[in-house]
Amino acid sequence: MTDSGVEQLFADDRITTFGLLVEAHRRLQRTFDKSLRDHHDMTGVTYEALIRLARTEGRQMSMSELADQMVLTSGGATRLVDRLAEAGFVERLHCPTDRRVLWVHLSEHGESALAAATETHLNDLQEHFASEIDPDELPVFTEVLDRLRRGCTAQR
Amino acid sequence: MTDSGVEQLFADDRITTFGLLVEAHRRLQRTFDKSLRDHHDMTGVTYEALIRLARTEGRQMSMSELADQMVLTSGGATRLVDRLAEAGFVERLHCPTDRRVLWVHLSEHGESALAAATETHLNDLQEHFASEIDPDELPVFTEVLDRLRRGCTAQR
DNA sequence: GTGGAATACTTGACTAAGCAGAGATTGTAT
DNA sequence: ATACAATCTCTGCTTAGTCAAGTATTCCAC
Repeated sequence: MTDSGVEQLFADDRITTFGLLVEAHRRLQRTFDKSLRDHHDMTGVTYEALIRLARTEGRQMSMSELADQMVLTSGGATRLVDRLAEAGFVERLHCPTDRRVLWVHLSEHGESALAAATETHLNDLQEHFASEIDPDELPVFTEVLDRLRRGCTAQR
Repeated sequence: MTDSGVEQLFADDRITTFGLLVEAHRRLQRTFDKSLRDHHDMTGVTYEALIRLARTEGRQMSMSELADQMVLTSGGATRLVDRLAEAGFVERLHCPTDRRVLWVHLSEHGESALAAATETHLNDLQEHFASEIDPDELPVFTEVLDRLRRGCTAQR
């Protein structure tokens, strides 16, 4: 391959666009993480786990469902839930109909911690995220992300 | 706060949309990571560092510039470059005009490894990323991401 | 030109998460 | 009924990255 060949290869727009996605996500996550740590002694990942539980019917889901939603391995989920349980945010409950399964259930304490953190987080989201997106851009932005998400979920 | 109050708080669309961004990024990164590992013994982070160097004038930048672009702490950058240098992908060069500064310079070996990995990565990008985005959606998608990225870069 | 602040990089100690393999349980085909 | 495969969770080991502190160098105000 010639020199200009590699140049062109490296200059591909698809790489650039994906780079934007990566960088935007990392910077936002870093900003939100710092805020949640400073004000609520909670990481962004903890926050995400809690809100996913809070939004689920019965405020609970299995370990593997949590792992899937959070894009973690089963081992990663085990350790995340260890920390959540240690902090008193969740309890592990045995599933009565399948003894392999553990339900991760959001506790009262977890819910109130989440509510407090959400006040902060919504301010951050407004300031650094929502305010940067025009209302007429939002549908496209959301749909593309959802399509990307589902595309990768399928081929698992 | 009433029960329906927390419900509404937790249901906020801004949380949902940001969740899409997070999940899309994680799933794509996981997919690309696996592919790069399997075929090129290289992580997604390694790939990203190399392509950023390849796209830079002189194929080199300082440690702190790399840290900034990759959204790493200085310590994280030190360790990343340790691994890159270990693999022979880059060399650390002393800056002649400022002795605090080290240039991270893409080696020949790094460039050819990058070229090989890029062939794979572009296929993955096409399959899981680019093909999910309509041409007429692309400008909005790109602009929003870039605005988000710059918004968080500013307030540092 | 000197002293103090700022910048650039590294290091030690720690946290988070992946991988691969193991144990327990359930589903399925015969 | 039994065996084999699949599923669910956990564990030991390893890698990647953070944080805070330390050293070296440069910048700046006087």
